[in-house]
Amino acid sequence: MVTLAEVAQHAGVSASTVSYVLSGKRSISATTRQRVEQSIRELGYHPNAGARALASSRSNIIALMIPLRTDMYVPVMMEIAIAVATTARTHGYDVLLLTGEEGPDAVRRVTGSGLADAMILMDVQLDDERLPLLRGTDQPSVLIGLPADTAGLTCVDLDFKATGALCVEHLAMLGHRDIAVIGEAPAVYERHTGFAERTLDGLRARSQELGMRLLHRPCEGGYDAMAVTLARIFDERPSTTGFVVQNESAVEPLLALLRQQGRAVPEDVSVVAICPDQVATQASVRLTSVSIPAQEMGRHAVEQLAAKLDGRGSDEVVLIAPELTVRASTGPAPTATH
Amino acid sequence: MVTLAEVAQHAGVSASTVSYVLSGKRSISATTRQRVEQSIRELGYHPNAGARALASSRSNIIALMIPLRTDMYVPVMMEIAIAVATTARTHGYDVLLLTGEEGPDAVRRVTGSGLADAMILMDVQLDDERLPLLRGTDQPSVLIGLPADTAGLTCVDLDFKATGALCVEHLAMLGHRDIAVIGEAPAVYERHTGFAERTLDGLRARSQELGMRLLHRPCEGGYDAMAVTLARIFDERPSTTGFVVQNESAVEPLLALLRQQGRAVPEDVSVVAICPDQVATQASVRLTSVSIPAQEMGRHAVEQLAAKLDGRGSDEVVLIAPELTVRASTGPAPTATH
DNA sequence: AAAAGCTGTCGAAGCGCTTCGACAACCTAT
DNA sequence: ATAGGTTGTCGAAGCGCTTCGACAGCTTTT
Repeated sequence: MVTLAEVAQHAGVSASTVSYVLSGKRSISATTRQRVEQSIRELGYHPNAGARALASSRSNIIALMIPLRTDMYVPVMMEIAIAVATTARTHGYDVLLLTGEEGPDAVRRVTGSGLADAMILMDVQLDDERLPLLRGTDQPSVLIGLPADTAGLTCVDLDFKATGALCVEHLAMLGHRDIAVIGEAPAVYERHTGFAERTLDGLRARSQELGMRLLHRPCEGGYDAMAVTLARIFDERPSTTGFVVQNESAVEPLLALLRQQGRAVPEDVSVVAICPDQVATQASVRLTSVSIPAQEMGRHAVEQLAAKLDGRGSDEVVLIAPELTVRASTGPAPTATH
Repeated sequence: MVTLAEVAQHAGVSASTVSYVLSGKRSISATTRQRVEQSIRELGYHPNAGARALASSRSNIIALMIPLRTDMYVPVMMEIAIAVATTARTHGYDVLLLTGEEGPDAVRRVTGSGLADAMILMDVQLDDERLPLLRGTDQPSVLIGLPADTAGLTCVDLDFKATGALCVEHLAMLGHRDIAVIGEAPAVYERHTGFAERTLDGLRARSQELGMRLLHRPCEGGYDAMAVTLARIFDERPSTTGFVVQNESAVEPLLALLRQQGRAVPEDVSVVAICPDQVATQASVRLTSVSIPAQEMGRHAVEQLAAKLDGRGSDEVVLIAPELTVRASTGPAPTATH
């Protein structure tokens, strides 16, 4: 393995000079710089990560905690992870992948060992056990998601409340009055994962304001669960003409069942989905949807951290404004047409 | 930040003694050990990762290179990544997430900088540019996937050739004679990603042996692409009664289109999928499938590496035997029933 | 012409840990 | 009782880097 000292010798300068060429923290004459860079290239030198971390107290690593369970939003998680990794590289950081498995201990371990300079947490519960630890350390962190109390924290998330409102507004504008919400699996609500409840808040508040009737049913993914849920909905409120779906794995079952029951989309019922664009465009009906900007969230989180690590940036909550794209799954409410 | 020296002082021993308590590399009396462990707990000590890496030339980190593109097998990638991360932790390793973006440079960077002790590579091309680099370093690595030349490499993968054969056998046993393969997107074949071609090899070889006729059509995911592909297949070979699907995002479109055309599954046509179990059980028809053992591959890869890093283990190719689970999408060929 | 200020480079200290050799203290075999 | 082992602990060196202070050699100011 090539060391700094070897590069220095090869270039005929001292070790510190090479270090300053690398870091740019002191001015170096053009000729010396070139000579050093040449030596670096010729010898194929890569600075040793451990030594660097030890000497500078900076690992240039960002830790990313992803949820262990894969009961929801797998493609979203993946997209975020990839966006985080690629964005981090452009800022000179690598990404350490931690699963939720260790729980709060992972936070202790990472901050205590100096393994990473900063952390990104996903799958944040409203009252997450990791939050006190984050508040008690001076290591920067960003949450993707929104806990109940955001004081002293930096968060990035889609504005799910506005998302809920937006879905309702779109359906209202089309004349729908009775709408049903196919929610996430019950477990997601029990866990108090913020986004599900916030969406529901938005849906409820706006539908009330607009004088609409709303039915909310959590739903596991898959056909059987969906069949039961759908039957119940039409049983309780046969006049339902609008659906909002917030569960990727319920989308296709819902469409198939509606089709099977002879209810045409969008002529008889309209469906709005809250899902990544990819799902919306690949479904059997091209879905009107509010997209989940996974990449943007991941990128934003890293940029916040990079700013904080540079001494810039501060704590703030960034809620990304939802955007609804009209596709082929929504249309005027049937009663509104005559 | 608490240091080894502070722990040593607190426990009234030397730094090296604390180090040996931690590593277990020399015998320590029970009383001393307990005193040290007590101090560690009281002070909340975590060894500094950088210092440890520098002194021991071991980072206790495994690098995982995942593909940047998300055009296939997203849930599989995710499952592998999670399995790798959790298994790594049980062996005392953390996982560094690298995307394919950097290409071969990532390998150079990681091995050169001592960032990681070992690497796991996914999305391996038949003639991958990273392979020469891996062969030229003494850093252990494992490929998830199979390149053309495996000399000097350790690989883990599903035995896709046997998988292809198994699918054909199952359909043959049910009396099907004309079968169609809905393959991965054309780009996957062009990239020469081994698994797709190996599956095809297995399908072709076994169907020839069994005197069956086989049609192979690559297919992008989604409804439109599937509609075109399916039309072409029934056009060219109307007698087709068996399908093998190797593209998750083609599964649901295929089923929907068949249903729409009045072809009952499994009465008129049978469908065998090659996909994770989760997809097979959540589809609109419970699919007979060969599962992709993502977790097992991830776990196995880490265990191979852990063994190598312990000086045990050696280069070998492990092909996991496919298992076909019969569900509700396959049945006797229609002509075979009378 | 002296003082003051830059610029570019160097030497040395030290980051927190692992690990090697040394050695005291004890135990066992002769 | 002595030589030869064990066992448990310590001190010191050193891993490869960053960074601070020093300073030589300039240029600019007074």
